[in-house]
Amino acid sequence: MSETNQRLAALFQEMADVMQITGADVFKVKAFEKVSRTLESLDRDVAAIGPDPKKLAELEGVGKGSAARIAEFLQTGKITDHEELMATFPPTLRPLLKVQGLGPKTIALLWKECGITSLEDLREKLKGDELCEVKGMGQKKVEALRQNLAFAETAGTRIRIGSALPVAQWFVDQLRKLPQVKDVTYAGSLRRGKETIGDIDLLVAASEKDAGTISDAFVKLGPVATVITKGPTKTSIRTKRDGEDGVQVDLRVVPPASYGAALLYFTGSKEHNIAMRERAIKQGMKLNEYALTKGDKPVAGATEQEVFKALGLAWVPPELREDHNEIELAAKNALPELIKLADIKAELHAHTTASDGVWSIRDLASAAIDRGFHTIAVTDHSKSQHLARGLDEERLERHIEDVRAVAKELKGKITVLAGSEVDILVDGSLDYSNSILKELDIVVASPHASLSQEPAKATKRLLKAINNPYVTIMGHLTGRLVNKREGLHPDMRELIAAAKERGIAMEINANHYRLDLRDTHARAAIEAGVKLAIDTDAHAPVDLNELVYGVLTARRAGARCGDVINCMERDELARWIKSTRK
DNA sequence: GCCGTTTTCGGCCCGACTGTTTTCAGTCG
Repeated sequence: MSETNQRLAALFQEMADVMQITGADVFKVKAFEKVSRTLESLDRDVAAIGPDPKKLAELEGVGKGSAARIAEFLQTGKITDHEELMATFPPTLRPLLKVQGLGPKTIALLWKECGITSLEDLREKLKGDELCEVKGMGQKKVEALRQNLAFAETAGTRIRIGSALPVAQWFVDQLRKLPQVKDVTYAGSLRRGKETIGDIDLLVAASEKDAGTISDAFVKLGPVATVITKGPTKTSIRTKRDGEDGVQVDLRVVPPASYGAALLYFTGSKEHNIAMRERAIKQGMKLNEYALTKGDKPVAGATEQEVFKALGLAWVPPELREDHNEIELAAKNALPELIKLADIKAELHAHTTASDGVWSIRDLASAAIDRGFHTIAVTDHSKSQHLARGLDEERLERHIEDVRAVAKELKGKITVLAGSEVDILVDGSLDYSNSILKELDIVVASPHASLSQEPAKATKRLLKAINNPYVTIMGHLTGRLVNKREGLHPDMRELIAAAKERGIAMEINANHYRLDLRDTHARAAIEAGVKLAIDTDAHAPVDLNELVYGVLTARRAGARCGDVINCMERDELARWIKSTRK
């Protein structure tokens, strides 16, 4: 996301938060939140649109008022409304919204009645019992606040999909063992394949009378640390903290006849759900988590498919449910046939003991054969990666010979390509000369250092790499690490245009710490007609399992098989690689 | 504040759970 988009999105979100607490019209608050979300998911720099209110108002959810505010920001670097709003508001009050159970109404109350203006004030006041005296606050609420405050202060951000998925799968497996459970799955942002997950949503189909038994069994499972809420059909827990990965898990139990409607509802996104409900209303029906109904007559509910069908829509894959344009496409039966894990037939970015991997060329190739791949590229690090034991020219020459030897041995079983993950140096030149790169079958060019470079420099640097005639794939383009490192913020449009011109591919690095390109970048690449590569960057056998996260990200970007070079048949891929060298 | 296949004004998704209430407000997803 561009820095301007990010700053503007933050300003609008801040205004929305403050207005909530000061008691503004809820719909006005929602409108500001919508503008913030639009800016956040925008695939281009809003500054590039310019300070023309007419053009800005074409953005989703942006009307006259917000367009004028964005234009003001683009010209002056500030928004007058924002400054005025903040002038009367303690800046330390907003973080209270992060405390579970504390909403705008209660925060306003604590502020006005008790003079609380920060988390520190709240913590102090919670030491005694005086808050119980405030209207609407009782002993239980105060106790809940004490617990949730402690959690809000230590809890990290959203957890990475690679941490969440195994936990969710474990709970699903346990619940499936219960005889009362007819069906069970995870839903939420995890099912949509988002790179980070706020909480894990589980959905169970069971008869109404068994709901209590299932909830009871759920809260007794080993990893459960705290029960947040527990009703007959809805239960929330937090798991024990394993490092930073204590996570909230919500369980809903619905009758089998409602399973599809509930799955739809709990998969979200919220925006997709709202759009679906609005569509139902327009067709004279009502949609909730129990069913699609006309009057009081149920129309659909047991499966997602029948709900979509009754609304005149094709089934929308969860990864696309972001209220982007998927409902429009589903209405025209024009949704893309998304890539599947089983479509991947080649791994084009992997490391061996030659640099920082833990397995030999042969073991890597065997693992690729076991996966049913027809091609594997050996791409160890280049010389600047000292810590990763990057290969200097001399070692690379010998390494190429080793790869060729294995390739010869395995001929007929798998194609083994001699490649390199060559460093993109700070100025955009590559870590090997072209005369060396020419020797290789495939070249993945990636940035590893100077990852906080300013955007203009980063763009120039990456452009130079793209335009090297021997580069086949641009690897983990921004160098970001999810929840850990921002990485580069280059002008993605410019890079995508250059990659298109060159005819090379851009990588979705499937490692769940990277997922780089991210979904929005990958979508922009596909829309521009640039081919994607989905690779695991495997250093060890277990890393090949990361492929699922890369495929989920590609699906979120709307990728079909034809957009991804790893789906090509052996000969087609070989021809394509050749075509990148002109 | 935003928006339009009933509308340029009058709507804006819908339900579960909790706590402090005597019928509901606040919060969450």
